[in-house]
Amino acid sequence: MEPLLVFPDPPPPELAQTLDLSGYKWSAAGSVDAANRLEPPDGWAGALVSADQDLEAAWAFCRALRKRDNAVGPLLLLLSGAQLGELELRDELYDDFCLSPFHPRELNARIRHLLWRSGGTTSTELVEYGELALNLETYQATIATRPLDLTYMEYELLKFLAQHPGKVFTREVLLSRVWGYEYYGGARTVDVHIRRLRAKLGEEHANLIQTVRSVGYRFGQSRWGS
Amino acid sequence: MEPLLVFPDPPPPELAQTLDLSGYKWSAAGSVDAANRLEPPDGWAGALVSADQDLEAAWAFCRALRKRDNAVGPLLLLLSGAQLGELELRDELYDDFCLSPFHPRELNARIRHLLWRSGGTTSTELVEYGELALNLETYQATIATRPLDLTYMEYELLKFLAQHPGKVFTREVLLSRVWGYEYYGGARTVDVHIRRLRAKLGEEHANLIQTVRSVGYRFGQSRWGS
DNA sequence: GCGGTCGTGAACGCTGCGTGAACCGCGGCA
DNA sequence: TGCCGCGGTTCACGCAGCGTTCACGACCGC
Repeated sequence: MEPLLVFPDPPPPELAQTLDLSGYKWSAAGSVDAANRLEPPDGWAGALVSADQDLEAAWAFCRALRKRDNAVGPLLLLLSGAQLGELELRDELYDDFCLSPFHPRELNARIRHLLWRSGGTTSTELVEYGELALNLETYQATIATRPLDLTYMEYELLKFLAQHPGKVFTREVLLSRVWGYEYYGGARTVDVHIRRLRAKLGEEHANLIQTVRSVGYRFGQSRWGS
Repeated sequence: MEPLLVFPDPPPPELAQTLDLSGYKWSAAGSVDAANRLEPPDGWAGALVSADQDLEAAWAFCRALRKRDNAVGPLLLLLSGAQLGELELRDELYDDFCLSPFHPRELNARIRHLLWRSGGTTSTELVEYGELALNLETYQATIATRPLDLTYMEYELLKFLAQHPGKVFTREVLLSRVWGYEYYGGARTVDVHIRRLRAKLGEEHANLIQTVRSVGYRFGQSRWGS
């Protein structure tokens, strides 16, 4: 069994104790660099991120893990009840969460369930919408079976939009959630990437990305029709 | 949004209350037969199974749901801490679980996360009044299933009015609440937007916005009748 | 009939977005 | 080490759409 990746370093003592008592192998890392250095040949079985002490650092760590080349499989988040509201709009950053202080058996059950589920689903993760398909593992994109040659930022932007079809995002939200929370730059940067995406999607599918004037951009149609 | 399936019938009062407060549509069923009979055309969005009262009955219900022809998507299990050990070897019967008694926000977060992962469509924020519907996430509006093509200011104004049906607002209040507190402009600007809204609503629904002479405008019917 | 209020049509001016192009940091390569 | 291409960012320009304003006329209440 591959070991679990635990954040931060050192982790909360009750977390370490519970993992040891349950017989899990694990390594703690305080940064993604450390996680890369410590990574075993077969990769991590999953990640446990404790947000009790520093919520923003935990989010940054999750985001970085999700953006890695070989993404860590399931990601379990530990947080206090007071942080529950912060889960809003972060659904893509974690697979499951557990309230802290936790019942050891609950944590154990959640870890076991996550590992079981990840073992069963080895299928490649796809994001599909109409004739568009994004392969999250190979970083390839196709539109109507025609391959799209996207740059990194174009791919990330399109992926984020396609994962939330119909929803409108302001430029500021896109900058913070695609580029990163610490990013500070002109909002018009988004426009340029949208333009290039539309160009590469081709005239036929350029309308997949719609402009909502004075608000932002929206991907695809809502279920209410055009 | 399709409704949630809840077991048993009647469900625990705190569960029903939490679902109602969060705005979820749901139906309770005490058996799979009942669930089949109550099933909406588009199927269930997911299932909530409370195991507090009868664990074996809950397992049987889960198993039956998983064996159905069109399997119910995500399945959330509610159980007490004393039942944690019973989760062993039942991983295939549920997608997530929540300890009872639960924190309403935790249950809410788990439901939202399950629905997001299964369909990608979170519980959309809607403003509805009669045949009018506003989707706050997609910035789209429909009247009697016909899409309305509204500009930004028209949308904001209609949203504000529809959020307070029956209430009369003066032009000054509308300017400060919709346009912004620091806005300083002619009050007749409101009139023009009201006119355009009425035109786009169509002759049939133009009376949704009523003029209260010497006072302002009101959306929808007053509780005092015409 | 008069003053006040609101609907209507149209015109003006600004804002927001698309577009083309330049800039700049970075990595590959000779 | 210097050159070159690529990708991300920024800027300036222009246009269309949208918000705002005004004038006029209809309507209503006192």
